[in-house]
Amino acid sequence: MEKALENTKELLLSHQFYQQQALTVARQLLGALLVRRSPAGMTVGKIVETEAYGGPEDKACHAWKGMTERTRIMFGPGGYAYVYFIYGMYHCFNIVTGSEGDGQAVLIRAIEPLAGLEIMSARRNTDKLTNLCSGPGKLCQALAITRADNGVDLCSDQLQLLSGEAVSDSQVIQTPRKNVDYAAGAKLFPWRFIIKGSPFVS
DNA sequence: GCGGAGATTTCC
DNA sequence: GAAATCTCCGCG
Repeated sequence: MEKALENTKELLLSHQFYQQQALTVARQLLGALLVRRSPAGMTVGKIVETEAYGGPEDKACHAWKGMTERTRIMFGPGGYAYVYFIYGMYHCFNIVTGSEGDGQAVLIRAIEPLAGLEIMSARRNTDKLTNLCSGPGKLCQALAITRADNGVDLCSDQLQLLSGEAVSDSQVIQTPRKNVDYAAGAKLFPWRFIIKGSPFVS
């Protein structure tokens, strides 16, 4: 794995890619590789579950009420990390998409662990592969993503995404997003994308 | 300032 | 099914 990731420049997803609409990016990110480099070592996973957030109709989006200090990064151009703290104990990792001023993002909900498994296991305190990164809070813990990563450029070394094997439409399931019941009309938007049959989804 | 609620996870 | 636990945000 480490060897395969030595020369990845041409696989690195560009700022131009992230500046598409959140829905498009959420679908396209399925199968992409999330690469995390930290002092403890490199951890890598394949994205198997995403959710799109954004637009004037989407009450579930943090940016819906306008820009605040927390959501400031969401209103910048796509290609940067938006990390927030939730329920007093967990972090969620998002990818800012669209153009400056849009206020949209894609939540990474689950990845399939591919490299750095020992590091992830130690951070998560479990050996069970399907429990390492099968949820937004879990994968942040496994990859040691915290608010210190808010605003990080996704073309930088510490955190980046590489295009992976193409995922065809027949392998993709779309469903409503999780835990957004409070969001009136937006709660039924089918903006959650899953790789069909993956045991690593949340 | 205060209080409510949240893109969750875990354990009883 | 509820607790853990803390920041953000709206209201005054």
